[in-house]
Amino acid sequence: MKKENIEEVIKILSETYPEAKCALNFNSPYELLVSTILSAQCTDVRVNQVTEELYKEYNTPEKVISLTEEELGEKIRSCGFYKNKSKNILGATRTILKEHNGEVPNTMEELIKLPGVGRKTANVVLSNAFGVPAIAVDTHVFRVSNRLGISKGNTPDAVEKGLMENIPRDMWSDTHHYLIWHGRQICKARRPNCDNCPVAPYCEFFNNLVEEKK
DNA sequence: CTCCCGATAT
DNA sequence: ATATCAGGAG
Repeated sequence: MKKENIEEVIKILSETYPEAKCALNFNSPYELLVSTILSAQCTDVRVNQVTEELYKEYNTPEKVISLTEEELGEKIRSCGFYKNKSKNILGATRTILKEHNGEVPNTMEELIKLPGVGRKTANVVLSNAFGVPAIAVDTHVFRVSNRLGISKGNTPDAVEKGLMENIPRDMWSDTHHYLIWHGRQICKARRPNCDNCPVAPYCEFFNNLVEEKK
């Protein structure tokens, strides 16, 4: 898609979803890190439900590290992948305590060294906890970017690279949230609601549908 | 590429 | 019944 059209798409999405922001509830970088690890293949609603209870007692590295893998796993069970997530949260917490003086690191390089933390999770933490411009490519951003044609790629890394090239740095974090909101409300995985999509005129996916019907 | 995995929408 | 949900590791 042409750069001027990409800017127009972002403008329309910003007007459509002015309230778009991080959907995960957190009160510290550490809470956001844990919530984001939990959010893999799980709805943010479920994560918030689990963490509201979890963070009452266990909201710091020092407190979480007192739990066994089985104990933590049981508390986060309903988020799915609970054995991996429990092991990763405890592993990441251990590293934060040993190597980072109990503070969540604020660089991509250090974040992705933590177990269970890849580029997507690292970008969420950088953007929402530390105010660093970043575009986390999750399932929604990946799907919506490819459909619209604002950044096409076979992997999240490729889509992230394209988005960073096509979007002004100071719009990265906001755009990331617009794309997620749009993916949830209109450009859904199963039955995208193109009839009510404000950016359909610019969308490659929609325009291809129109072509096929001719 | 496969595996991890429970909850919900369709 | 099955696809999908703020992915990451082996």
